[in-house]
Amino acid sequence: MISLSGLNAAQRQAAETIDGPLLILAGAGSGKTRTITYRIAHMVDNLALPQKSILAVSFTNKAAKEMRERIIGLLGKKKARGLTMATFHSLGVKILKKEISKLGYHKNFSIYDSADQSAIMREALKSFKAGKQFDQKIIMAKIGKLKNQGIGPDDYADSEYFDDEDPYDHATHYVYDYYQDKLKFYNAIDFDDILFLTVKLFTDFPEVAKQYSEQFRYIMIDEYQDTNNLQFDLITGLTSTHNNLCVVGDDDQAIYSFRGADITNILSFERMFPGAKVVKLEENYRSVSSILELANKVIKENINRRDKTLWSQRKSSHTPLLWSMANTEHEAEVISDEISKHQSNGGHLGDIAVLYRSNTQAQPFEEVFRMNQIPYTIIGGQKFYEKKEVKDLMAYLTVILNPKDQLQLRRILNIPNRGIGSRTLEKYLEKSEQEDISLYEALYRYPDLDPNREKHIRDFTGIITKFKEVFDLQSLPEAISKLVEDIGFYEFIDKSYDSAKQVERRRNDVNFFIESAERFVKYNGAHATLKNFVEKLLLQDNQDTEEDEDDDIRKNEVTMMTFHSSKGLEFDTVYMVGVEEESLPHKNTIKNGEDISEERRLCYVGITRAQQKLIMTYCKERKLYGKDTPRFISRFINELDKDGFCVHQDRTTFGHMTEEEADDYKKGFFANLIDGLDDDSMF
DNA sequence: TCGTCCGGCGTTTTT
DNA sequence: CGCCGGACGA
Repeated sequence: MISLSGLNAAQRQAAETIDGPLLILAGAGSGKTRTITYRIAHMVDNLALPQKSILAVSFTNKAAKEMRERIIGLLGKKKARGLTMATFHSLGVKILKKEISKLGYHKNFSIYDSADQSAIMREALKSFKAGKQFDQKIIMAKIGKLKNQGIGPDDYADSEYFDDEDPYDHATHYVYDYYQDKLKFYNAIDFDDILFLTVKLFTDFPEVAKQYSEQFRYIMIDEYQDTNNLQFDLITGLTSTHNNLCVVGDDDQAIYSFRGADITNILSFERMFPGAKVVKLEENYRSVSSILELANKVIKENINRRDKTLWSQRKSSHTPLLWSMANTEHEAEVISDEISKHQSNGGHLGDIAVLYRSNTQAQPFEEVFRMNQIPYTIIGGQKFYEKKEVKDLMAYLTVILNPKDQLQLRRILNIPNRGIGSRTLEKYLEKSEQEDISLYEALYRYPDLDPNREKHIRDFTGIITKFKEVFDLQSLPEAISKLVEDIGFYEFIDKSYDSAKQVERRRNDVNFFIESAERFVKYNGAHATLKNFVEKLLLQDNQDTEEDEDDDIRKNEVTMMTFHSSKGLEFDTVYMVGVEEESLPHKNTIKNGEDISEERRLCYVGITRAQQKLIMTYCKERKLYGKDTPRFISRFINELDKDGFCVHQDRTTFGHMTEEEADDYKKGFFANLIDGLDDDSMF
């Protein structure tokens, strides 16, 4: 029996409402995960609802994993078995693996990321008359939007989004058609297709939707404010036979509209699901009240929102600070000094985060932190599977699985260089078109198309054939190592980069790739097939490929990341840097005359990450693209009546310090200066 | 086939 | 300022 007495009244009400539509409006730090994990535990343990009938969907594998672990903590492993915790995409893939043949694809489809997408669209645009006049990015964005509306290439011309007068729309139509055709021919689907095709499956085959809906009689959706229209349609399909839908989210933290998230999903939940119950979680267990007061004040400027007021029992003497800095180097130095002070007072660096609007802002901090020997870690940036060498190896694995995948095949045809260049490729592409066979089949059947290249072609197809078998017989990491060796991949890396540092980094990427295969095998045993491995990597499902269990205990490192990446996390001390006009709100949002409320929400997300201390900074001048540009405080802070909410201090002078502090600071400052001179005196 | 040079451009990104 | 993609020449 699970006791719900540890929940507050609102949380408890949310956990006990099981039937019918339910919206849990969970403010930042209000114990959302706690509430939903207790809700599930309650359903299983107290109400004896079958595990198999419960589905919880989140956006990230990390969130899904955390939920699973916490439920196991409540129920134990045995009782938690049979619950489905998925991401939208992993759920889609799971369904498509079983059903995709109904849509005319084969079961071993490849999954394409946005780089692959872009490559095919570029090709499509090239083949379009006067394709040069069009910006591929705009077309790609249009297609992305169409997919998110559930509009396929065939429906486009009749849709409200198609303007017959607009040449761009004609180009888009052509590219969309070409693109989707190619994908099918390659037996590939892109990230959007995972949802698009699942929804199509549900629409074209309502009996399939019915079957899944009957299986999952209780559905929970996390971060509901971030769902897009396709995800909404997917949810509708899954609830086609019942309406036991519980969604959890916070409209004030909706920051992904640029990716197609539609905030109206959460704003009009009751209209979409009549009879819905709404529970607000407003007590915050994270931040001291002064920080929450500032957060509330900032977000109340937005008009179209569900009214909420976060409150906290935690009092503190700290008032959020707003510091003005001279420029980006100064900003980094002052913060670095503060962190050094914290460190020498015995403070833990894992308690500190530096948050910014864009990744480029991390650079000056990196430099200064390195110089002052402050350990740090940067979250975000390039994804592991997006690194070139990893993509190359993944392409090999993909082709071994799905030789129809022309894109991946073309990627590796001449990697490492084996004298099969664009001329030869052209010939084979022509051949494959003539005979209506895949590129791989053309290579395999006609190795002597150009007698000069015959050996190279045979070598290549030989590798693929051989490794189909190798991967069957040997373990995943063994087979990959052998592949790396056989194709001379390390030697290829060595000669591809001049700097030893680059070579080492890339070699390490390859090693890490092999290691992740080892871990994958260790965790998945018999399920550790090549296909599952490639799929997991693509879906960023690193839960057992990356080292685990350091989530609750942070390393002794300062964490740096974007406001976006910080959603859901918390830190004792938060530095929000570059709180400036044209950064937050971002200049493109201002320029386009767009609604800036999402930028304000981003500011709100940043503020609500802080538990004890919040310091916001802005620079009077910032170096942008090599030019010094004057900057001003963000309107989000400047527009407020700041008295009592936030203390404005000018860090370019010592005016904010006591005399003693200023003296200490100057001493340190001049000492640094002299150190600097010593270094420079070498010249 | 492959390497070099030039010009354009520059947010955020859970999959 | 620095990266990436396309053009062009060896």
